[in-house]
Amino acid sequence: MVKLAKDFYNRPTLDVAKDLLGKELVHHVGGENLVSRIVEVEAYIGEIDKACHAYNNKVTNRTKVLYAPPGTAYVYLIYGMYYCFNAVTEEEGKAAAVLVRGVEPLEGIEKMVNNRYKKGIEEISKKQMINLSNGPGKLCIAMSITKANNEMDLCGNHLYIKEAEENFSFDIVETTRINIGYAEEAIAFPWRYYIKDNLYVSKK
DNA sequence: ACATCGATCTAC
DNA sequence: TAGATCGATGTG
Repeated sequence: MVKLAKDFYNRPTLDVAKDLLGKELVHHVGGENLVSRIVEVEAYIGEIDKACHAYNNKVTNRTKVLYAPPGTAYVYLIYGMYYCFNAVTEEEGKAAAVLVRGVEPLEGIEKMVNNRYKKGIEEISKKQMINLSNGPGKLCIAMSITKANNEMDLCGNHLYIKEAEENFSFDIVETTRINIGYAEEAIAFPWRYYIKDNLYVSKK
């Protein structure tokens, strides 16, 4: 098992975003590992990006974690109901992060299904299996990621990202980000990346 | 204090 | 396609 170290996150955010595709997100919770493959991400860079919560070097209670050392978790509440999970990137003091928007379940699937549907794996449809984690809010429910994980060190033992156990190749699609209609010129930035043809991508 | 608004999801 | 739902944020 090769856990991603601080160096991995301490690089240009667009590179980190692309390189996170195919990596495995692990949450050790309740005595078991929930593991999923990252298949869709978006980059947010405070300095130049009106879609970033820390645009214009804004520092608030919510955004201060974006300035934390690389490899820190940024989890925030969206629409009053859902959490979104990000990995903080670049050197400490520079506000940037990668939002994980879609993951493919690998281990602890029974638990993830229960987290989402309060049902067993045999009781759900094929469609529900895909809806398990093909979106930023959905994957947080499946993986039991909440505000309690905010500011957590992703180089620790509880919540982390590791290299894929088996190498496989894939094509990366690069496109614009979702639901940032307020962000003016940043709407056009092609900072969304996903694994081509993967079922757990939130939207084509 | 108070009004506004989401890096979303589900159900109608 | 509309509605849920509420913390974070900005304004007065």
